[in-house]
Amino acid sequence: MGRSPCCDKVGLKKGPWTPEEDQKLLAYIEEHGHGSWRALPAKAGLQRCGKSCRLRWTNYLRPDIKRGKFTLQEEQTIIQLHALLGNRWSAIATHLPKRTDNEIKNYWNTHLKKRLMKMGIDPVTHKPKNDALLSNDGQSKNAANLSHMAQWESARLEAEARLARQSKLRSSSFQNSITSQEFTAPSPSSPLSKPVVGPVRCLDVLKAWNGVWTKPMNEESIASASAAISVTGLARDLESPTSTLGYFENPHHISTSGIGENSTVLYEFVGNSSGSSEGVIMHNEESEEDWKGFGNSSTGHLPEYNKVGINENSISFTSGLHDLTLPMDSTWTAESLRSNTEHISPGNFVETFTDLLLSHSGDGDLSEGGGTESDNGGEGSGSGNASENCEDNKNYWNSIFNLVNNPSPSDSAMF
DNA sequence: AATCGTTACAACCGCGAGCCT
DNA sequence: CAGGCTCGCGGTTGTAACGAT
Repeated sequence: MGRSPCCDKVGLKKGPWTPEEDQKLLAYIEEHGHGSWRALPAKAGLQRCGKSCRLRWTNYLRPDIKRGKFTLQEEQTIIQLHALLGNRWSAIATHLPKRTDNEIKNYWNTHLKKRLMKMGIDPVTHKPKNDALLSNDGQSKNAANLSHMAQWESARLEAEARLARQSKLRSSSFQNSITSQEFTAPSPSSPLSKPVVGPVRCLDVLKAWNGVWTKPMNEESIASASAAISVTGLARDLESPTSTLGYFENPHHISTSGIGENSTVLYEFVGNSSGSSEGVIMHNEESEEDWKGFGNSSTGHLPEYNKVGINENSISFTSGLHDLTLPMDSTWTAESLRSNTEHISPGNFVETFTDLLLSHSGDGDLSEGGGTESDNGGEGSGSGNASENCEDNKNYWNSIFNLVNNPSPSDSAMF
């Protein structure tokens, strides 16, 4: 609602921080935590507004910030996440440990964006610029679906952030009991203050994108009364957000259990042990409110995959926009997924998603150096225009990642 | 050495969401 | 429920550092 006066107040200093100011701010937060940012400057003896103090702390003084050059892997992650999430720097930052959203934003604007533009790629759409001339064919549909995926992931991140805040609130009393010398005093919503318990989590779509199919599906798990499925193939035990190596070794299985200590978004099958189930609800382990809120997210038009049906022979995902039916084989293999999604319209979200997954199932060198341009031979070679469009799409993304990963002398001329 | 242009990054600004009273 | 307050986010600006001429 109303805006705070903040820096409008006269007599408050602006501009670069001096070492003395930094020291004051550090000393105060070390001892008391930041508490109310608005009240902090007066207490700390600073002639700054609270907002300025918060920014200085979160973007510069916080001890858990990694500074310096971005690694190739970080760059790749930023590009991929930006393709999925757009300018949602805070969301991107949650997947880059010890990097601030501001730093990532700056790095994007000064480095990565320019690189993409020099490569003839629109940094906004992540598509070749001349691609804009294409009509409403499969590619544009794929792009739309990609955006769709992004919206899903965005919504999930929002829910995670909310969950983190709630967890933070719940644990605040516990934290207060900890010695005041503890040098954390994090902002409740600062990326690094989020409950990073255990391995840093990877963006689900990103993982899946890189070919993460983690766990064979079996009837037992499906038929269980409360089986939960992570639609995006979430792998909870991944060490690094961008560590995809190794998952390519087993690229042909879809994850059926996204349940982990930090998992937040689950599809829960409320069926009986016979395996028959209808009207399965989307379920969030925290509360359904988060899901309900998705429809009101900033993007405003999230899909509603609100039905998952199961019977003995198949499992189906249904939304207002997309439908997918998969056989209830012992496993969902790349082959079965492909064959069972071919009948779906080219604009189908899941097909695109699957295609992306499958397209990388054989070239697991995307995330690490040494990769070669994938020709997606063998089972990846589909037929028809839709397949060609998908192929172009894959090649485009591969080219981005390979260029970023392998800035060979010839490539570097483009940068 | 001086000037100008470019780059990189810290910091600011304004908006909107959510919380509190 | 309404309105005020706080905070976080994303866009933008300011400026120091660097490089080219």
